[in-house]
Order: sequence, then structure tokens, then C-alpha cells
Amino acid sequence: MRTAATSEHCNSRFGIERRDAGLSFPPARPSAAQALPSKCAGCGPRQIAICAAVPEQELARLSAAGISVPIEPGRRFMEEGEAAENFFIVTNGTAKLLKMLPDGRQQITSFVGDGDFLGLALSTQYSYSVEAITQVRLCRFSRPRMRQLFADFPLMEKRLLASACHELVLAQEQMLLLGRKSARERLASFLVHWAGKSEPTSLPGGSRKQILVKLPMSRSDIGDYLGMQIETVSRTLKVLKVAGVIATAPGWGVMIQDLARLQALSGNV
Amino acid sequence: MRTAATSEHCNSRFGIERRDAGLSFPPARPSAAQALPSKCAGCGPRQIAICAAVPEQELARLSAAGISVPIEPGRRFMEEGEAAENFFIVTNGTAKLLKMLPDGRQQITSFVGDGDFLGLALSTQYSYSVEAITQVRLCRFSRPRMRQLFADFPLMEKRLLASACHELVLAQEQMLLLGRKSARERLASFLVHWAGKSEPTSLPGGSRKQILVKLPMSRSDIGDYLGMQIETVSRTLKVLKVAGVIATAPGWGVMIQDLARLQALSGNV
DNA sequence: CGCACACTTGAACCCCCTCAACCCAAGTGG
DNA sequence: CCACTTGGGTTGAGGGGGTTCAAGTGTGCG
Repeated sequence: MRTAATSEHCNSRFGIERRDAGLSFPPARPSAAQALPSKCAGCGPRQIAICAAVPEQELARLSAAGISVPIEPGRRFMEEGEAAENFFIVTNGTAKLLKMLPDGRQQITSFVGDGDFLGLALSTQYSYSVEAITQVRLCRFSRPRMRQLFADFPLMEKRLLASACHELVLAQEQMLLLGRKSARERLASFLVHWAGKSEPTSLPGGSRKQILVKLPMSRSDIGDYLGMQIETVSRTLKVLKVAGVIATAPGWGVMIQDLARLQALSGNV
Repeated sequence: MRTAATSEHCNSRFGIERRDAGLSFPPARPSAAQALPSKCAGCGPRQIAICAAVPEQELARLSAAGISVPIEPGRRFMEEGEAAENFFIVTNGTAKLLKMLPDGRQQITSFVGDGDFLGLALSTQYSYSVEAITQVRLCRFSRPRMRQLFADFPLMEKRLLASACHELVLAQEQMLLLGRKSARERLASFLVHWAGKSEPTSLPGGSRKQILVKLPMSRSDIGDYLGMQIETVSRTLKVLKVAGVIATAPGWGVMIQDLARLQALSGNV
């Protein structure tokens, strides 16, 4: 519980010294925008996204910078190699980040959901594609707008660093999984991870604490995420099922019967 | 270059030319220790590390914050799970980042060299270990010192974000490799990547442009990096050798005979 | 109903792992 | 000087986990 230098709670105010190509601070007629409640005010994921760095009384400026966009399931709204013109923040739904090989093989590097930031690119092009799995709603920011936001609210960029840092840790974890774990361990790790995002629903019978995991993605997506074929996913799920560790839940979900055993099977002890 | 957004053209390992002509820094009382030449002044990797955000006349403060430390080959100077008390910047040598499974299996998530930053942790603990491969020299910064540096030189933190961003891209590339590529493709990709770090040595015979790649790490390290066994590394190298794509070089190096074919074999076309 | 689509199941194969021996260069010590 | 050890790398034989190909089973939707 120590003060993290790089990430959380950075109090230091400092003037961002970037030449912002003519963009200057006071763009706002604050009174007018302030009157009506900004759309950001009612945004649930705002609290966990990097937007939390914007104080309540400044939400109007945040709202003015971003445009809310709906995306249909299956639609790609970011393409590897395309010009990186926008940043996105997911406000609703689930999407997948993926990289492709020329021959069509693909690897999903992560699933993103509420509050996740998209569009970090070190060059002028995106290095991966993003495709909506469920119905997705997101906030789009042009690069200049986002730059302006960072200039106005330096804390935002600090939160972004913390977020990138978090993703790096997850990526390293995934590399360990892909490089060194067996199919059963991969699937177990995957389920344990998603179990952590679901609240445990105590069984009415009361015998054991079960966890219902909603899996929005297809078997094919799971395979592309875990580096295995769809058939192997199916077979391995069955193995876990006959072992009594999990059970199929209605509507593309999985009911975890024995989290402890699942964790043991994940290889992480 | 082009209009710079948050992390444009920022590359932690290679030159970042975000020079800030006409930028003013916060208060910064003029250092008294300006007289003697600071050790940072003669530091080669400084230009490519996040230290490049510190202007020349302020190098004394940078020098005061960091402590230069030598590390013997094979020595671990960061351990997964340990309290994250320090940040490091590699000024010389090569080290490996690794994550371990309880049963001993391990995955190397990346190799780091001159100018690379280490120690980003989102919690109070390191999420991976770092072990020196060659003789390594690095600069150690305590968290409070680093925090102070970030407060004094905000550009440093921006460069850090760019660096983390770059590592994320590399991590995604590696996930694609680990999840979807065959052994031969992995090794080819690995060699192509390291060939990019070596300057091509034109063959005296003049027949073809060859590239001598110095590989400081062992076969075991290569295996742990590419997610394959050491025997498979050895066998696959031989396959490439008899195919005439590479040749063994004296002193643990590899001579790339046909970069084009190697790239074709890497699966990236 | 019938088509489409996702998932499951089955059987054969093969790439890579596992285990084991071997090679070779560098110490080390008598 | 040679015997011995040690550690990294190579080579060989065999087996298995996961892929590949193919067919079968739902299930939603026109």
C-alpha cells in the first residue's frame, strides 16, 4: 500500500510543455455546456476508465471531446496497419484485439470491456485490429482532441500509463500461458480469470459455492486466444465437465463447480 | 516528422527525436553541482533511454538520482513477487525477463539491452524476474527518487509511456508467435528480429549481403523465449543450416546467409 | 421445413516433447 | 600430462498431445 510513483494518485501538477500545434487552453464557453448534464456524467465505466482523472465539474469538456459510437457485433472498428487516427474507450460490451498472419492464422491478444482504452500506437499505424463481439458502445476521440485532453488533464495520461502497465503484466502472463502451458492448463487459467470477473452465485442447494461465468465469445475466439484449435477447446471443456470441475450453463455460459480444483489445473497452484 | 500525438514515433530502443526546442521546464533551481561533469554526460544509452527527456544542463540532477550498479552474468537482480522498491535502466549488457510456473517451467518474455527501462509494476510487487545474461551495468533509482524525477521532468514520464507502448506491441507480436507459429517460424522470426539489431557485414566475397548476429543468450534461453524445448531449438537451427539460410559463426553467433528466405520462413511474409 | 451456423465427436496423423546418449571445450587437480 | 568433472550443445529413438480432416449433432431462423 505504498505510493506508486508511476501510476496511481499523482498529485503533481505540472504544465505540459508540448507545442500543441496551435491548440490553446481556453476553448470553452463553459456556461452553456455546463447547463445541461453532460453525457459523461451518467457513464458507468467512467469511474474506472482514464476519464476518472477528469474532475466532475469539468465533465462538459470531456463530453465535448468524445463522440459516442455504437458498433454491431462482428464489426471491426480498428484495423491493423490502418492510420491511427482515433482513440477509443469502451463504454459497453466486449471486443477482441487480434493480430493476423498473412496466411489467415490469427491470435487474439486480449478481450476488452467496459472502461478499456484502445488505440495506443507507437507509430502512425495501429498494430492490431479490434472487432466487436457483442453489441459495443464506445467513445471515440480524435488524436488532436485526445492530445488536448492530456494537456488539460495530465492525470489522464498518468492513468493511461498505469493502464498500459497493467496490460503489460497481463500480456506477460499470457505469454507464459502460450509458451509453457498445456491445453488443459490454458483453459483452466482462462476460466479462472473470467471467474474473477463474475460474482459468485451461491447455489440454492447450498452445497458449494458455484460461479456462473458468462462467456460472450465463441469457441473459435477462445481457441484463437489460447493458441489452440476449436476442436481442442471443445474436447478439453468436455474433460473438465466429466471431471465435475465445470458444468455447462444455459446460454453460452459455464458454471464453475470447483474453483479450487480449476485453479490447481491451471498450473498456477 | 509528422504531427506528434501522445506517442508518435517513440521507440524506447532506438532514437527518439522528440527534441523540445523552446520548451520550458518547471521552476528547477539551477543546480550547484554543475561544475563537475556528471556521470550521465558520458552515458551512451542516455540518448535512447527515457533519460533523454532531461536537458543537458540538468544532467547533474539525473546523476544524483541514480546509482550505477554492476551485475554479474547469471545474477538475478529482480525477483517476481518481491517488493518493487527500485526502477532500473540498463546502461550496458543484456538481461532476460522471465516468469515462472510453480513446477519450474519458465517463459522469457523479453530480452532487454541498452537504454531499456525496468521495474514498472502496477502493484507493490514485481510481476516478473530479471536475470543478467552478460555482464550488465544498470542505473538504479529508488521509487521516491524516480517520482521526484518525473515531477521535475514530466517529459520523462511521457517517454516512459511511449516505451511501455512499444513493449506492448512487442508483447502482442510475441503472443502471435507463441500461439500460432510453428517451431521453424518461431526461430526464423527470432533471427530476423535480432538481425535487425545487427549491422549487415557485407561479405568480402561480395556474392551476397550477409548479416552476423551476435546471440548473447544460450539455447536454453532461446527455447524459453520461443516456447520450445532446447532440443527443438538445436534441431531447427540445423534444418535452417542445411537449407543454407544460416551458418554457424564463430563465438556463439549466427551468420544469416539469406535474409529474404528467412523472412519468408518466419510466416510474416 | 430446411438451411445455416456453431459446436461436438471420431479417427488418423504428425510435429514436437521426452528421455537418453553422446560430443566437445573448459576447468581442475593429482 | 592425463583422468575426471562440468556444462552447454547435438543427435537419436520413441511416444503423446494436439492438429487435421471428416462426419455428426444440435439450434436458431427464414
